[in-house]
Amino acid sequence: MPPSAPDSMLRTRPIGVGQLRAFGAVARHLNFRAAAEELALTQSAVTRQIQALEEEVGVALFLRHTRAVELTGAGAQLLQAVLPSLERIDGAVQQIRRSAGRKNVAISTWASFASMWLIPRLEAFQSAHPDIDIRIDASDALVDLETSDVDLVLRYTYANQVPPHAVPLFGEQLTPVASPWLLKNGRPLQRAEDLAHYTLIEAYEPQHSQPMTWLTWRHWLGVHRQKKLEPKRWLYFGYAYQIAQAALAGQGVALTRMPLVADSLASGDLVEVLPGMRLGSPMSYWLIVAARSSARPEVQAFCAWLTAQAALTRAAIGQKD
Amino acid sequence: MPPSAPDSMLRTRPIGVGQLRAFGAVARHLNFRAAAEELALTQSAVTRQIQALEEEVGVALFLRHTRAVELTGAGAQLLQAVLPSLERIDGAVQQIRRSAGRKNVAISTWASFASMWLIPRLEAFQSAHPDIDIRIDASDALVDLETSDVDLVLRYTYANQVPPHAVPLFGEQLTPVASPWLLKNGRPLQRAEDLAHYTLIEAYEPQHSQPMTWLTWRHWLGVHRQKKLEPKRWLYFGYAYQIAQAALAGQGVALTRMPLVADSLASGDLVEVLPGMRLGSPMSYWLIVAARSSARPEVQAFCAWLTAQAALTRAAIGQKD
DNA sequence: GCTATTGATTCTATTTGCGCATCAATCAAA
DNA sequence: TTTGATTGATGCGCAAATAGAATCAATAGC
Repeated sequence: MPPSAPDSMLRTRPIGVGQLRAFGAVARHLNFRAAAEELALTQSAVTRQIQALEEEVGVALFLRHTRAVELTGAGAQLLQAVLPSLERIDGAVQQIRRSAGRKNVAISTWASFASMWLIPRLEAFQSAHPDIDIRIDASDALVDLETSDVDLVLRYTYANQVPPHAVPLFGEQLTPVASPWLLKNGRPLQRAEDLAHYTLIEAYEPQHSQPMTWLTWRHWLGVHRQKKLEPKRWLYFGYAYQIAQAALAGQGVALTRMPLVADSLASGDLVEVLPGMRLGSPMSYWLIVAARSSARPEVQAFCAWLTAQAALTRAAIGQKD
Repeated sequence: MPPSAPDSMLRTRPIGVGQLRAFGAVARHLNFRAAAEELALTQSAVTRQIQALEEEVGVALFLRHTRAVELTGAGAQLLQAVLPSLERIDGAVQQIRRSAGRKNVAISTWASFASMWLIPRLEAFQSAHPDIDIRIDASDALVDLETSDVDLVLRYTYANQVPPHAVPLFGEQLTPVASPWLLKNGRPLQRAEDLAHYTLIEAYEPQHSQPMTWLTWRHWLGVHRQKKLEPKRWLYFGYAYQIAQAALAGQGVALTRMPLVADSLASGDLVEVLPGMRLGSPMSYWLIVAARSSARPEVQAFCAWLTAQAALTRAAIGQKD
């Protein structure tokens, strides 16, 4: 007997997994023998699994006709919960099995940073460490480092809201950029007021709870005494990388975050149109390592590489270390 | 040994029985003894469950420190898949257990029909059959009667696309309606061309793949030789019940489906503004009963009541049986 | 260094799960 | 009608997985 059996309240013993597997197989085949074959068992065993399950649930799950099996309503209801759940668990197990032995690093960040900064640099790390697999979860949801399955998180946050043990990557300045082609074929653009002849591109990022006004053209124009300026046209995008794409395509002048466009500026695909008018931002970029992962050599290697890359970016955009 | 053991390919034996439960409990408590207590087992047993699971997966799931247990990356990964899955399964089982013995009928239909026709009538059925629980899945997605958990489906479809064994409820006519208040205080509305002085309300239902032109004012106006008519204003809504609400509020003249507004017409809350100009529709309303459910008395009772209600609606809107 | 806490281990008893053989029900064809 | 084939249920016995009790090992705190 169990050591402490608090069966005083009706303790619903959890369902056995073997039974669920049998149930899933039978429900899919609607045939006990076929299900048994799939499970590498005998028909007898499957019959008893289903019986036990029905016993525990208290309802018939199948209607057995002489040569046909049919789901009951309860059976259909259970099937809807069981099939995807088992698939998900098996999928997770397989993934763990596959990556067993392989070194790997799982990173959580957000879409724009992944596509504009991280992924373009990743190739170099991959070829330097071909034995390390990298997995990137690019989602805008903040993850909990304790219970999620990522090893490190790249966040974009206020300097005074940084979680403990976070490593700074770089700060942020905002600067207007455009494709050189646009500038060559357009009106002169020497002073802030010249922007009135151009299409201005900016982001609305509704996914953030707090409005981030310093990202807006209106804020930039206000600081540079152009509060009333009306551009030729406004162009809005939901994500930072869409802004950059639009600027690269010559669709207008974008107000961009320097760390994210450092590469395009270095290559000349984009140019700062008013280099003297950069604007600071209260946000900066941070790296946080999960405590459980910080001892693993591959995680350390990746972090070292990442901070080195960050230093390069800082240098490229003129931030001092 | 299993009768046919096709272990030739690497047959990853599915994860074992209590192991997942043990894993979930330990991961939640981060403590083997506490987990054992929750599972009504001894600590010894839990230790072995986890060991067996780690053996099968091939990776350590926990880091055991002297008086602390920590998830590894793989452990966190597995946890993310296991916890919600087990919860979902247990939830389904509990729901089945709860409704065991209770008679119940599960209905799938779409939002507008549920709120405008079904739900207002349901009260009567509930009081006549207090022992029968009704569950309504009001979603616009078509469900598969075989594998879903509903007993009957109410569909709105072309007469020539009706699935076998479907029972007709009623056909459909379209008619302009408005609140009597609006007509009393507005311009006279005797002929189709008088609609030019009113706001016209109609639905755009983008969720349907095929355009349903016969639901539009343009179609109705075309049939009644008013192709060029421009109303005072257009008002669009996404759902049929929003149209009806707007009409009830006196915001304009709505082109509505008679079966859905039969109640409002009967009560006088809405009136047909041009009763002679009803328009037919290629769609009609059908009831389909899941084969597995058709024998249950409560399902039969509900179907009988439903078809009787449909007959009343047919009579109210002047459709012959 | 002592003690309390916690997970791992060993040994034994039990439970569980499975296969085999067979039965019962039913449908199809002779 | 009879006979054979198919399908799920059942009785029985064995083997393996599982649980419990006691004990060991490691370590953090005092």
